[in-house]
Amino acid sequence: MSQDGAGVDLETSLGYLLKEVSSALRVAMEEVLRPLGMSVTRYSCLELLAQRPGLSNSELARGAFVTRQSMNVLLQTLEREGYVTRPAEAPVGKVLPTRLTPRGRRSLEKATVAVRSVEVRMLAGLTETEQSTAFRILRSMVRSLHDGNDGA
Amino acid sequence: MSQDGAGVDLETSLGYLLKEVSSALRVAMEEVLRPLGMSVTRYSCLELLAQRPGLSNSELARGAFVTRQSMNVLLQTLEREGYVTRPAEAPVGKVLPTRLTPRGRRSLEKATVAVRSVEVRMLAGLTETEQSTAFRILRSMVRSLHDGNDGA
DNA sequence: CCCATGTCAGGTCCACTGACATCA
DNA sequence: CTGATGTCAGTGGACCTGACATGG
Repeated sequence: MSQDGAGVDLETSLGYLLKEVSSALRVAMEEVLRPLGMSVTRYSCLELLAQRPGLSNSELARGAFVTRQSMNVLLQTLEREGYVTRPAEAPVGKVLPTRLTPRGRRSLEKATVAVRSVEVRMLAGLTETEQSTAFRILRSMVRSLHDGNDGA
Repeated sequence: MSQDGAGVDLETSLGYLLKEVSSALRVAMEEVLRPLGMSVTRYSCLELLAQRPGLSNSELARGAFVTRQSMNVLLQTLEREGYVTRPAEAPVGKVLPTRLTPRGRRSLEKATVAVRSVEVRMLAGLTETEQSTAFRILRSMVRSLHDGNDGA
């Protein structure tokens, strides 16, 4: 596996490195969120609702990168525990706009502090310019990957 | 979200974008690997073994970013199905060096083609310079995240 | 009619935690 | 004794598939 057409060369593969980064980020996030009784997906859901109140189940699912079935289960838990509210009847169509309760907002605030500390740590050692560059490059990757998913 | 101290601003968060990229990458990888009866972790394991024959269970786990328990289950499956071999007795200590069988090698070859196509697609639209920059920045992120895990 | 949505159900896969024994 | 390892057992989260009703 040194002279033949061996595969991807993990040491220099951006895909492999990307997996490493996301693994490290996920571990770090779980580490700080666990003491708060929160998972990454749960946090993502609350954060989405804070920034865009009234999102529907399907919209939340897309925003948190899970299926709408998984998000539905999570929303039922959050609703039962009093972190979010949804109207009993859909004001229009079938979409049930979800909103944070004060309790959900308080819970989110603590989590946000924890998550922000992880992000700050991750970006330590990177200049503003580097961060902008990273943002642009990662956006390009997302676009390219999605183009192939359904387009081609 | 505009006047209060709301959290992370998902639209501009590198952490969120990172999750989006890794989600898209994972989906794209699974999409091309599924027809080959292979998962991402399974592929990672085989690729690691191809490049560094004789890795132990724990080393493979670290390389594939899963726990050694998860890797152990996977290795037992791969061994039962004839893709890898491990000595019945540890030549030294408890470490069981694992190696690909010819069958494992053949299986990996097909998967490598598929995975490479995904990577090529992901990097379409990026210059060599941008790819190098991305590599350096992502490496920095990994380092920073790990520093905090056990260091601080 | 077609498509997206909300919801429920069953089954499966995967990775994690916990625990224990072994060995350097 | 500490640390790393291999392994077994149980748990949980997220997935998929399928289904059905509702609404744009």
